[in-house]
This record gives sequence, C-alpha cells and structure tokens, in this order.
Amino acid sequence: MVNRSIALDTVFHALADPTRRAVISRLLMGSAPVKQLAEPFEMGLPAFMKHLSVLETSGLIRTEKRGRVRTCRIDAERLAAAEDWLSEQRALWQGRTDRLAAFVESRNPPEERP
Amino acid sequence: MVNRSIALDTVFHALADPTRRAVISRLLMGSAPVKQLAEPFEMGLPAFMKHLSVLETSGLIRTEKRGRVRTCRIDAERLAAAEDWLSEQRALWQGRTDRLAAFVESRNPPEERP
DNA sequence: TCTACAGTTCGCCACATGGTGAACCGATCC
DNA sequence: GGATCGGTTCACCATGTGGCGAACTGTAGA
Repeated sequence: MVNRSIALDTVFHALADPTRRAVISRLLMGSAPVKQLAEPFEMGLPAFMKHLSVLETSGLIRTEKRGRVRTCRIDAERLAAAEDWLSEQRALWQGRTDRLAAFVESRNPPEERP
Repeated sequence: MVNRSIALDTVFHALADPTRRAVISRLLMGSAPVKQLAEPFEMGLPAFMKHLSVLETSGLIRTEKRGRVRTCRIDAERLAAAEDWLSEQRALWQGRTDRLAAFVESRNPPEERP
C-alpha cells in the first residue's frame, strides 16, 4: 500500500522530535488545550502550533475547537501502525538470525579470522 | 536520559523515509554491498550514500569496507529501542483507556451527542 | 600496466523544517 | 463596550534534507 507507506513517513517523522514525543506522552494522560500543552516548552505559540499540526496531519492526535480553546487528544491507531511495522521487521530479523544460527550450527565452517 | 532521546530522534528520523525503510527490509534478509543495495532505486550513488550514512549514524546499520566494497548489515538493537518506546507509550495509553472505560462504566453520564 | 569498477568527495540547487516577532481574530469576562 | 485571553496568520530567517552531475580515489581483474 502506498498510503500505508506515506502514513509511516509522516508518523515516524512526527516522532523524530523530542518536543512532539513529549506532547504525545503528555496526551497519554488525558486531553488538554493548546496553551496548557505548550507551557513546558520554551518556544512561542506559532512554533508550537507547527509541531501540533505535524502531529495532527500524521494522525497521531486529533484536535477540536470549542469556543476559543482548541482541545487535543491522542489517536492511538497510528501509534499502533508504527509499532506494528517495527515489530514485523524485528520478527523477520529474529527469524532470520534463528535460521542463521541453525545453519551455522549445522555446518560450522572454521572461518578465517584476520 | 538525554542520550536515549537523541538516539530516538535519529532512529525515528532515519525510519521516516521509504527508501531507508526499504534498505532496512532488504538488509533483514542478509548483508549486502552498497552497489547491490542501491540498485532498486532510481537515484545516484551520492544521494543513496547519504541515506546510508543517515542509517549508520542512527545506529540502525553498520558498514565495513573490505577492499573496494563496503558491506552493510543491520544492527537490530536500535530497532528494538524504537519499538520499546512505542510499546511503552501504547501500554500507558492502554492502561489509561482501560481505567477510563471503568470510570465511564461506573458513572455513565448521558453525554450530549451533537 | 591499463582498465574498469565501487565508492567517495565536491559544489550546487530546491525545498522543507523549526524557529522568531508582530499583527490579527474571535470568544470571554468585568 | 472594552480589555484580555487563546489561537491564528503572516513575513521572515537559518539550517537541514534530498537530490544532481562531475571529478576523484583506490582496488581488482584482464
């Protein structure tokens, strides 16, 4: 799926920043308005909003504006997608190294060690 | 740990590109020289080498030059680190939503549905 | 030795990213 | 109604990213 690949692009890119990962961690404890989320960080609102929009277009969070306050909450589905990709790759790796170990054990050639 | 955070930065950034993810997937089936890795992609060697160096500085792969050919292989440790972070976050989320479900069940307020 | 081949380095370019400050908009509160 | 507060938009800037082609290096093979 091309879509899935693009989704992984945006999700991993969103996660590749400590500020955004901190926002995720914070939102895991419950939804919060933008101002409150931005408080711990030493940057202006505009910069922080860019981080939020990266998170939102990646699908990791959803936001809703009611009155003048925008509330953010997490959407764990994309988090799971990223985790799935990683665990899939690691499973392949695990299987391959297991087979490799078996192979080495079965032949065990005295390899040169320079 | 600050180091761990930087490691996550570079690992997630490395994974946020379809070319680099494809290289990872390819390397899961066994190590390979640069030329062979670059073959499937429609870009020049210099561009491809940049991808490789991103992967290497992230610690996701290791390379070794013997003679004139540089061989690349995977290092699954960082892959596991990324997976760990994600599963940790998801576990927190899971725990929180479980508690939330219990809370909602115990109170069950008839929320407005617009 | 000469040639071809695998990487590497270099300079360049277009565009994305991450930040700033200032001005602005719309909802709330006194 | 006017001040304030939460967001938003705008113009701008420095830096990083991802690509190119051309020139270079060093090893292998004929």
